[in-house]
Amino acid sequence: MKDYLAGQLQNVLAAIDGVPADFVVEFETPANPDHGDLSTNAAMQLARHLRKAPRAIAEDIAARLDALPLDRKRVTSVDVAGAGFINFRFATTYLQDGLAEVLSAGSDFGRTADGTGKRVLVEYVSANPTGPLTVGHGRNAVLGDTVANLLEWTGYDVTREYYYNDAGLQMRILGESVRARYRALVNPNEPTKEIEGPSGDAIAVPETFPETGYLGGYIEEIAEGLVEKHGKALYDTSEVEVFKKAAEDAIFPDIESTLARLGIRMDSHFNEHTLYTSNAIWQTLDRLREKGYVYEDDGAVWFRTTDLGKDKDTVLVKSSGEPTYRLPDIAYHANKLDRGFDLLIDVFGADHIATYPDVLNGVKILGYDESKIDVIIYQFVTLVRGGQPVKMSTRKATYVTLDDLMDEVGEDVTRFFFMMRSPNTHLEFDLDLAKEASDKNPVFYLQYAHARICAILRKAEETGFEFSGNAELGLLTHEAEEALIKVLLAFPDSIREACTLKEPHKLATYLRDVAVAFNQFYQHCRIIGEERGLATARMALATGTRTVLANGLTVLGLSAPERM
RNA sequence: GCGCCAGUAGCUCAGUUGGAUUAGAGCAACGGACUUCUAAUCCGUAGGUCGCAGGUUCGAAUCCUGCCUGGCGUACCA
Repeated sequence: MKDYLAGQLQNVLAAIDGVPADFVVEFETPANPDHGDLSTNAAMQLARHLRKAPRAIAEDIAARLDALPLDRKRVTSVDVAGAGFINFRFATTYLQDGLAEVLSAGSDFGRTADGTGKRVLVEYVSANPTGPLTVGHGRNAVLGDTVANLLEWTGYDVTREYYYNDAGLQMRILGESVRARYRALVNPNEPTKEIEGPSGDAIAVPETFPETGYLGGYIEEIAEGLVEKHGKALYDTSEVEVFKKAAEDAIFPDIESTLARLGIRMDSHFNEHTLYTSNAIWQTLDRLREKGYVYEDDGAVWFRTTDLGKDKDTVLVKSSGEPTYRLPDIAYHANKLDRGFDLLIDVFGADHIATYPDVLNGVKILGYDESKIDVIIYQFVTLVRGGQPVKMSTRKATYVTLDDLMDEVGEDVTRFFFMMRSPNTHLEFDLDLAKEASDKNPVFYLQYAHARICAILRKAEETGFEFSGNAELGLLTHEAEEALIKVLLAFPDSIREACTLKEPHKLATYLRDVAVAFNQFYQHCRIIGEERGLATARMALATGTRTVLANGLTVLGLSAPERM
């Protein structure tokens, strides 16, 4: 509809002197339904160029549109209102045709072709295997996965990638933590020492335990596994590798199964380590050096980020010879672009806000188009229990794992809560609210509407009404029926908007509107008991609503239950 | 100090990228609606100086400037 009206408006505007050639007509759906179904402020935008009152321009345009004339099967009225808005009202035949399209498209309704032929890589989760996924990772995982879904629905060829590093400092500390626990297990007389515990208190650990070691119970479980397998044979092993490997082998499958519970499956895993074995890291550094952005000082290698608008230069390689994570990050993004993706999406927590520009600058200097990289930054999650925030740290084991959370509130609720808010606001995850399987919990509202429609259709069929696909949709003239159809027809645009903005919560908000419109319709319009034609038409409308809800829930990664 | 995000009803948040005499939902509060397809629903009442102060224009919760408050960052940690 927008396309049709935009075309007609362009025709009209072309005949008016003084309209800039590159003028783009914008439409919006008025908040107040009295103002029509679609509206444009073109006249106001043009007032400056034409040096005329917006209202007069609007009158002129409206008259010319009427004279075309517009297709009465699509648009029933064109009005000028307010300061110069031009409002359009859809014809009922247009709505009926639209509903027919919803029904014929079925489980594909909502898909668009915007991204056809383009490959996009979405990188998310990317937690190093140092422990189970926590609530903190949950928002990242769900945001990334939902954006990936949105991209698929808008036609992109999507690859989901998990980037991790099993070679760095944290993994070494992890391995040392396991070794210390192992030594204590096989030697009852292993000496102990005290380090700072989760709440600042002193706790006893084996003497070889790292000062900043990992305190989670899973470390001991891994150590127990090593005892079963090797007995005491590893007691004097100074190499940390075997312990690290054991930890990784134990932790990664857990991470995968946690993600699987959330409905997340990665297409590929990228190990940072391969950037070292392929020498990509040092090649990247050389290329940056050739461009003149690298210098050495104090034994370290620096990235001249002050030339790029930052107030400090950045270390790329420490004086120990080890790169900081920035250098592999730049090499990794270059690698992704080398793989031929048209678009890269990164999902980062707010703590990366200051560092990702270095990566963008790095790939730009290397000669890549950094506008192909889109970074989603989300603010942190506060878990609230009993009105109190819960502080978390993986290392200190004062975390709530994603599995714990799902055990407590369920997978659908977990997923929904992580994406129901705008990524750039702090997310307050209220456990007490999430746990309630009641009307307080917004995810149930959507699922209930879907289950309710299924129940109605089941019942209607049992009662002898049949909906084969041929309904006389012209009978749907009730205000609540038309309002519902209008909402349904907005679904593809809603997906599109959520996708381009990378803000999945917009779709969640939209689906609530669908459920509201349906419940209002249902309040006024019955199906069973109505005359056969009308009942069949309403079954068609209910079916279309079920389609939109089911498709929407699918995009969000939620189940669409048939009974509740 | 500097950078980024946020500040909207008692609470949690939307607000269509500057639009329409009246800023919206949910929860919480109060009052209504089931002999009829799922009441996990619907309808109504009450609740606001859109953090504060200026500015930009036909028009500002939205853009600009300056303050205030909270979060995150500002590492040869990831």
